Amino acid sequence: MLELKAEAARLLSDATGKPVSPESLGPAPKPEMGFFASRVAFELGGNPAEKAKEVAGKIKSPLFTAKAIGPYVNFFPSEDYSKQLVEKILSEKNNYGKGKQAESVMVEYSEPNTHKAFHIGHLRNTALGIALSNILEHAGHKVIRVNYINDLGLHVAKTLWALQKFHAGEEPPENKGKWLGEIYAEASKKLRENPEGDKEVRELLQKMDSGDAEAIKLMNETREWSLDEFKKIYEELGADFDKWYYESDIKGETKEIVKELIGKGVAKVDDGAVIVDNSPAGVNLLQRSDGTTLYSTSDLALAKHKFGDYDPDRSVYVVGSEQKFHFQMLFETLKKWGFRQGEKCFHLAYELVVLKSGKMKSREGEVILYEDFSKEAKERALKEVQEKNPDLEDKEGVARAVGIGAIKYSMLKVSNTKTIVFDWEKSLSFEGETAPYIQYANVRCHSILDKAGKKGKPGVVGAPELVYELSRFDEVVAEAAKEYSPHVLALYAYSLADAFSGFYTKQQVIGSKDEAALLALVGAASVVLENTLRLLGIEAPRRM
RNA sequence: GGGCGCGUAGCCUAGCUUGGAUAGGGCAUCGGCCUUCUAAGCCGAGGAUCGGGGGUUCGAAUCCCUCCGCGCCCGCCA
Repeated sequence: MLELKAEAARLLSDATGKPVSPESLGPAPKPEMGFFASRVAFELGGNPAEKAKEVAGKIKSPLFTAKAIGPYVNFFPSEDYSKQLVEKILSEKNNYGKGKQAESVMVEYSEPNTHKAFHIGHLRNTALGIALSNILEHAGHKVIRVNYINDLGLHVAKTLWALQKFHAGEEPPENKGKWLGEIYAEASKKLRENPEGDKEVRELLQKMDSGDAEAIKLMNETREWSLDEFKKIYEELGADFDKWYYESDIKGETKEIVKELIGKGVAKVDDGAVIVDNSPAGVNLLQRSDGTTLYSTSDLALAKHKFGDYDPDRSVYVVGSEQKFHFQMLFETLKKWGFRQGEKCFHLAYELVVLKSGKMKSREGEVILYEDFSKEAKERALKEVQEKNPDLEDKEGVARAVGIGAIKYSMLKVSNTKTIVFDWEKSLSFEGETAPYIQYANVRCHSILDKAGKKGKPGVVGAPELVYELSRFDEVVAEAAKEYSPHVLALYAYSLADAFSGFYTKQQVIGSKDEAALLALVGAASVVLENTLRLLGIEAPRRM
């Protein structure tokens, strides 16, 4: 589609003498009215309908024909477009729709804290990060995926305090990471009820800071529990990282960085604390008046490492929107510090996942844990699979694909500026605008292809809605990458599946007179459905 | 006080960057469709003061102003 639009924009510019951009070409109300349309006739003065006719008359291209419909100039792909498109899809397969962007882009995402619960908020983050990375890659970029783990600080001390005080000698349950999250909530509760514990927590924190052997040993051991849990979750979610950064590895450098920034005149001492004055936007606090550094300082150290290790052209941070101010300050400071990437940092800010009762609070234990959510999703999916397809092999595997797909998609389909109010039933629905609907469309493709038992041959076919959706995949990927908006691709996946479902019910493939061409079309549909799901990080089972 | 985001049918949501074709979807409700490739599906019906008001424009969900409601943020939390 990008190719068609580029050509159309060029010809429209020539025909009207006005610059017409490919982006200005919007969709027609339906594919039967053309694959896209220009509104340029409105800008030419005089009667738009007559102008549209005039302009359309001047457009000649082997790729499409232009036709005025009212004041619009609509573009209809050439007679054999469907054949060429299907050929292209079938030959390019996984690479179909691949873009020509060529920067290296670092994407930092997920970022859970050790010793705390991994909840559905982290799921939104992780699902976004996976999809965004894949989309950027398909747009042509080289993508470096990194995770940053906060394994230091007060939350760790609190958890270890409660672990020693209330659970000494206990045999940890199987999921030790989850257990730590529960103990963290317990610690917070106990400390609220009984503030004297604060002193002991601070002592422990002090020990951890000063390198007390026993404290460090406990810290490291329990840290692994959380990391083991995260790794299991990442395996299930298909999250991949080229590099894991840990706060414990970089915290030691923060004081040096503060000194360096003061030396360079970027930071200054103010009220005993160290700040970077980013007026008028605000102030970036780097060091408390007691000499300790903050997480914002660690983020500077982290950036130095990331840029040093990979020298990316751009750096994307997938982090909740409540940290917008923090990232604005971080990016300003990085620029002043002299990193070329400072200009090319982007905070992909997404709104939170909240409960009907309000914000989730790890401290209160008021969270939906990823583990519980995913377990419920897989169980419901398994029940569904058993009901609908009792003879299916590997029901567990299919149930996992369907269940995990459903919960990821429920997070991916909404724009990141929207708060998600968590609802079990909605996020675990398998009907309508959901991952299973999309997966099911692909399963139907395979069902036809398997049954036919032979390869199709690309040919001219009807099915304008399906051909339209297949053709605009490249455009959608480019758009999603440009805007850092995975939901654009998620919604496209639904449109494509919807178009296929419509085709499927209307058009018998096997035994029809156009069988070969239709089989090829179905094969192409499956390729694009699978590409889309793959980029979203959702599995595409062949049967379900 | 300042800044950011959100407000579209009973519920959820797309569209807002770049103003234009009857404001798209989904859930729920009601009515149809399995002797042809999997009904996790398809077709149809009802349901929308696009938060309120004002403005710009031939034309506003979209741009500007203003007000209201909700959420988040604004140097010693992360």
